[in-house]
This record gives sequence, C-alpha cells and structure tokens, in this order.
Amino acid sequence: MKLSGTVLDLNSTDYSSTLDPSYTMLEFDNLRVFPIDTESVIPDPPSLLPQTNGTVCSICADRATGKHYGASSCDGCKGFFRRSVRKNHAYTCRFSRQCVVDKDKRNQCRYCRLRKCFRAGMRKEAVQNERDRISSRRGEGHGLGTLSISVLLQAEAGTHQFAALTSPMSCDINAKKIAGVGDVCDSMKQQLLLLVEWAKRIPEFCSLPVDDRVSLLRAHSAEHLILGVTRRSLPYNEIILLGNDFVIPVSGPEIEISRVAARILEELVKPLRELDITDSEFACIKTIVFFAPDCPGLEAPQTVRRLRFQAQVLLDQATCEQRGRFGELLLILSPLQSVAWQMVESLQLARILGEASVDSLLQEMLLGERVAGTLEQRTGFDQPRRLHKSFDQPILV
Amino acid sequence: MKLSGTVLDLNSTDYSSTLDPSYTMLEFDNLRVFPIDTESVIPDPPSLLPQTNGTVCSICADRATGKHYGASSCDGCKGFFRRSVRKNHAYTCRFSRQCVVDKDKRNQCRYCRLRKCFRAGMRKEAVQNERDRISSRRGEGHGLGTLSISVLLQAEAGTHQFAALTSPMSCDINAKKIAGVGDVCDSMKQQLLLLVEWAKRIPEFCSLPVDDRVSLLRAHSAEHLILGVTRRSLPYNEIILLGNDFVIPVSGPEIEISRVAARILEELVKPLRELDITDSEFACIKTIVFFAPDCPGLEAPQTVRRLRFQAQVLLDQATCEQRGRFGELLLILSPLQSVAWQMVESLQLARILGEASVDSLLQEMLLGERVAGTLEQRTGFDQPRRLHKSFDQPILV
DNA sequence: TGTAGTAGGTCAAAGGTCCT
DNA sequence: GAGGACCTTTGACCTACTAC
Repeated sequence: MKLSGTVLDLNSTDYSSTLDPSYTMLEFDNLRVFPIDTESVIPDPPSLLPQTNGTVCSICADRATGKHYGASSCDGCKGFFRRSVRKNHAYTCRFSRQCVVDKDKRNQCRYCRLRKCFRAGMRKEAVQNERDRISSRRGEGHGLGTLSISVLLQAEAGTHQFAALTSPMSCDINAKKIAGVGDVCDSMKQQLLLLVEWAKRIPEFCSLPVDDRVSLLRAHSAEHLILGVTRRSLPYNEIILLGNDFVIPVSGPEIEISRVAARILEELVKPLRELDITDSEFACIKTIVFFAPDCPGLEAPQTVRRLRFQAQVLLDQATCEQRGRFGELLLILSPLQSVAWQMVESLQLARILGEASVDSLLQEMLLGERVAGTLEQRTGFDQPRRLHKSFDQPILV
Repeated sequence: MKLSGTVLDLNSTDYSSTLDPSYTMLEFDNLRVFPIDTESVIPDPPSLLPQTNGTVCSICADRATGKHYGASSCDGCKGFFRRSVRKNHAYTCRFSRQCVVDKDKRNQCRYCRLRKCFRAGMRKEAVQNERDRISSRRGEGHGLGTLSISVLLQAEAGTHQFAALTSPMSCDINAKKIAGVGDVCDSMKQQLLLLVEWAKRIPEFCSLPVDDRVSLLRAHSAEHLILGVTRRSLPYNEIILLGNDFVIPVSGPEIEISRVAARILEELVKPLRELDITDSEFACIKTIVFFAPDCPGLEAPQTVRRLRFQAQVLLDQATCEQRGRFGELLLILSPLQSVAWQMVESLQLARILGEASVDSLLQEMLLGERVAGTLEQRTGFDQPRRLHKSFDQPILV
C-alpha cells in the first residue's frame, strides 16, 4: 500500500466497468456512499488520481502494480492470491460471505478476498509452480472440452438483448402488474422461444442431430422457465418477476400460482441469493440442466453426456475453489426439478379446469404432448430437413 | 504496507491528528505540548539507552525482537502496545507518573509503560485493524463439522448386519424368484424400516427435534428405496435385485414395474457402474439425499442444511480430486428423484386399481398420507414422547 | 538490444495463538 | 482478562524471463 492511496482514490474510477457487475454491486454501492460528488470534496491534483482503470486494484481498490494472474491488482492481492493457490488454502467466512474487500478491510476476511480475486478474473492456472516458468504465454484455451464459459456468457447476453427488444421491462417494481393465468402463459411462451434462441447460440447444440435438438429443447423446458424466473427474482423477497414484466406475489389472488411462486422464492431464490451466484455460474447451471443425457429417445446420448460433463467441470472452475460452493449449486437442481414439476401439474390442472388456454407450444414443450411439428415449425428446425434428408449441420444464426 | 513515517513524526506539531484525543493519549499529548522535561519531546536517543541499539527494547531494556510500531522493542512491549491501542485503553498512574519501566517492573504501571512506548517512538497509526483468524495451529477439529465418513460407513454397515439377520440372501442370481406386486411392497416396507435403523445410527439425526426426524424420514423415502435397489443391482444388467431377494427383470410380466426397473438400470445403475462408485461415496450420497433442508414443516431447516453441506463436502473429499467425479455423482440425484416419483405414481396407480394392498407405513412414508401415528409407532419415536411432553433428546440405540 | 509486462522470490514487520 | 513466547501472513521491493 503506497502513501498516496487514500479513500479518495475511490472517486476516480468506474469500478463497475472493470468488474463483473453482477456481484459486487452491493459492496460498491456502499463505497459510493461518500464519493459521488467528487468536485465538492477536494480538488485533487489530477496527477495524483489514477488515470486509467489499470492503475487500480480490481479486488481492493488500492493502487495496482499491473496485471497479475489475469486481473489488474496491487502487490498485496497478488501475493495473497499466489500464496492461497500454492498452499491450496480453504478459507471460510466467519460472517455471511458478503464482507467488503477494500484497502482497509482486505485482511479481515480471506475467504471473501480470495473470492473477489477469482471474480475479478484471477485464474489459479496462472500461478506457476515454485521455481519454474511457463513456456507458452498465450495458452488460453485450456481444457479438453469445446464448451467454454465465454460461449455460454455470450449466448446468455445475446438472448437478453433479443428479449429486451421484444418486451422492455419497466423500472419501478411497485408499478408492475400482477399476472393473471393468461399473462403467465404468455410469459412462458415467450421464454420458451427465448430458450430456443439461447440454444441456437451454442455451436455444440447446433451440431447435434436435429431430433436430439428437439428432444433436448422439450426435455427440461419447465426447469428452464423456473430457472429464468428465479434469476430475475433474485432481488426480491415477496414477489417473482416474469419475463413479460408482470409479477406474482406470494400472497396473490391465484392460490395455485402463488404456491409455486412461494416455493421458487424459498427453495431457489433464497439459497441462490445467499450464495451470491454469479453470471458464469448461472450460465453453467443452465447448460447442465439443458444437456440432459437421460432425455428419452436421444440419438447421441453420449455426446450430450460429454457436453454436460464439460458444463459441470466449467461450473466447478467458475466457483473458484470455494469450499462446498460447487456442491451447493448443483444441489439446487433437485428443488428446481421439483418446483418445475409442480408448475407443470398446475398448468395441467388449469387447462383441465378451463382456466388457461394452453398454446400448442406450451403443450408440446411443457406438457410433453406431441402436437405435430409444432416445435419444428416454431423454431425453423424443419426447413433444412425438407431440403436434405439427413441434415445435421448447424442451422441457425 | 509502506510505513513512510519515521520516529521523527512525533515532533510534528499537529498532535491531534496522530493521537486519539479521548483519553490517556491526551495526557501524553499535553506532556508534549507543555514540555516539563525536554527529553520527553523527542524520542530518547539510542545512545542513552542501556547496551547496544538494535538488540535491546527501548521501553524496558529486555531483549528486542526487532522494530515494532516504530521502536525497537521486545515482544512484550509490542503486544502491550498493540492491545492498548486496539482496545483504546485508558490507564492511570497510581503514583506520580515517574514509574521505572524495566524488564522486571514493566507490568507494575501500565500508564507509565504506555507513555514510554510512545516516547520510544511507537506510533499508534502503525497498529492495524484486526485481521482474519489464522487458526492453523490448534483448531483442526473444524468446529462445525460433526458428520464424518466413518460414522456414515458404520451406520451403513450396522444396517446391513441388521438386514442380513432379517432376510438372508441366496447366492445364485438365476435361482431368484421374480417379484410380484406383493413382494415389491413387502420389500419396500422392509427397506423403509431399515432406513429408520440407519438414521438412528447417525447422532446428528438423533439430536434433531422429534418432528424433524419424522419429517426427514418421510421426505425422501422413495429416493432411498431406489438408491438401495440401485446399489444392490450394480452387478447386473437386465434385472434389479430387491432387498428380500426377489428380482425384477426389465422385461418382466408386470409392465408398470418393469418400466421403473428399466429406468433404474439405465439412468442409475449404468452411470454409477461406469463411475465405479465406492462405499464411501454411496454413504455420502445417501446422507445428502436424507438431510433435505427444503423438506416442508422443518423446525430446524438451517441445521439440516448444515448437515447436508457437511455431507456434500465429505463426498467431495471422498472423490479424491478426480476431475469431474464429484459433479457426476451429484448429478445422479436428478434421475434418482425422477425415478422415485415414477415409482410412487406406479404405486398409487396400483393401489387405485386394487392390485396392491398398501401397508400404512408405505402409505405414510411413500404416498405422503397422514396415517395417525404410524411412523411414530413403528419406529418407537412416540414412546419417549409419551413420557415427557417436550422431548427432544436422542432416543435410540 | 532494449524496454514493458508479469511471472517468481524475499523478509521486516505486521498479524494471530494459546499457555500461564 | 492480560502478558508474552512463539508462529503465520502480509506486502514493498527486487530479479528474471518473454515478447515485441
């Protein structure tokens, strides 16, 4: 820590641009409490202020001495990361894994500091063995698998963009309308189409036989709906937020719907919020759910199994060696499956009672009923098929 | 952290910025502002101190262990200064603030000792905030984790012994009889009672509130049945082996039953055989399934969640760092849950069709129907309850 | 051949631990 | 609870290797 580093350094840089915005926001919000009006506080000589992102440690906001292990950081965080990785340290947080990591407090919780190192982009592979050098610098594509975090994150981002065009979300949570049964069905339909869009952005999916593509899309679509609504609802306690900007309160007028909403909040939102799940982790989980090798009628189950294997190894990496975290995330899949089934049952009931008019897409994907060619039509999968009989090339954008 | 300040900093006139004005330091402050004795303004020159400079504590003349907080000092004075500053101690001198501070008498007046620390050049700014705990030394008993592999293996072994007494198994697989619906129900009942025996052998289970014990036993009993039959059937390809020595072939006379058997073989036995699952891993998985924190109506869900966490960390350890193995094992839980549900549905159907006479224990544990006191009666959980109203001690052997 | 960038290493002086 | 002998961690500063 150099002398010039003061609290005022915090003013100078837009941290959110250098860090994954999904996790530390809370901490940074806290930090920003003081410095919003910089001009009025002290007119610092420009020379003392870090000019670029590169001069600030993305872990603790101390002055950075360069890029280390993949993240711009100070010597302290650099040394801390190296020691932690070399000695294979397993720290535990004495609090609730939400400790603030800044220049002053960085030594107060090693668990949270190490987590922040990983999240800022430090990679343990970059720490070398004692007394030896890595020969090839640019060896970035580590691993056997073809799936990569970046592909998954891009697929996610692309789909979100796509969704933003379709249905813009309002800002004020209190202004949102409570969903009726019809709104829920609309949202589900919309989200299922987004799932197809998402899948199309994964090259490994596109290389599968067309029948397997359809099978996978149908197999766990309900879980994907629940997963999506869970992610969207992470900030809330009493409501879940649908993709079409409607909300479902836990104590709403539709008993059956609210029951599912309550389970989503209790069994999924709550634990995931406590874990403070990252975007990468979410992307991996979605992929793990998607590539379901037990899906009935699969032509290439071993390929799907291999893809799921890659995805779970990616998730393991994404959890940054935090003791128990990988397991806790995978264990979310059980309640996810359970809640998804309850949702499907509710939908079925609603249809029987005549409360909901179930679209043929919902019928095929969620209720598992064959409606001739629905999925193929909606997704454009059938077109190339007409062209050549044994089509198995990537089709889509 | 670079300590740019030198001993000479004490000469600076702005005492208020370096000294806490609230208590003892204020007096020292005053001493400097109105110097009664001029020596006290500047740190004692090393030459005036007894013996050689670096090896002697400038406060008490004990052997120094280095420079601490700006003054060459012994560990005692170092620790004393840190504690005093951290805790903001305000000492007072019982005499006339002229106490001798040497190795023998340094503990006789804390006021004079602290004053001498400051005068020797120690600066309170050099004392940092509290850090994270190290706990590398004594605390290997990792306080939280009570669950251990050996307890789980013993519970397993004990239950198997118990089972061997009840129903001995024949050796020749070809000699075994094909199970009818009644045999299946008998086997399930027997296995459920064994599940209770197993649970009783886990002290952490016995320490739970009695209602939670009952809830956990009911919650995932179907999965435990499937898990048991999976393990028993690991050597086979075309049949599953029940606990009462009957078998179910995948192509048997009972279509509904065989369908479940086929899924068990395909989705559970096959992948677990490929992984060559060990006893320890199996024991952990069983425990993970058992301690289900989302189980409805739990009094102590956090305790159950902690136990499951311990179990999954144990499983992680049991996989011996083999890349991807832990994830593959946890991902078995999805088909396990799915197959278990299908089994329950089949059972329900069989009961409705009058094919099976479902015992009240099965009814309560598998079908989730409340049959007054069945579980409590069968498992002996009610006896102590009758004895005292608010019973919550471990009951069983 | 130099220089920027980022690995690796060192050790004084912080920290914490735990028995007395 | 405080003292202090003893051990761990931190981080400022340094060297070394590689790519341009």
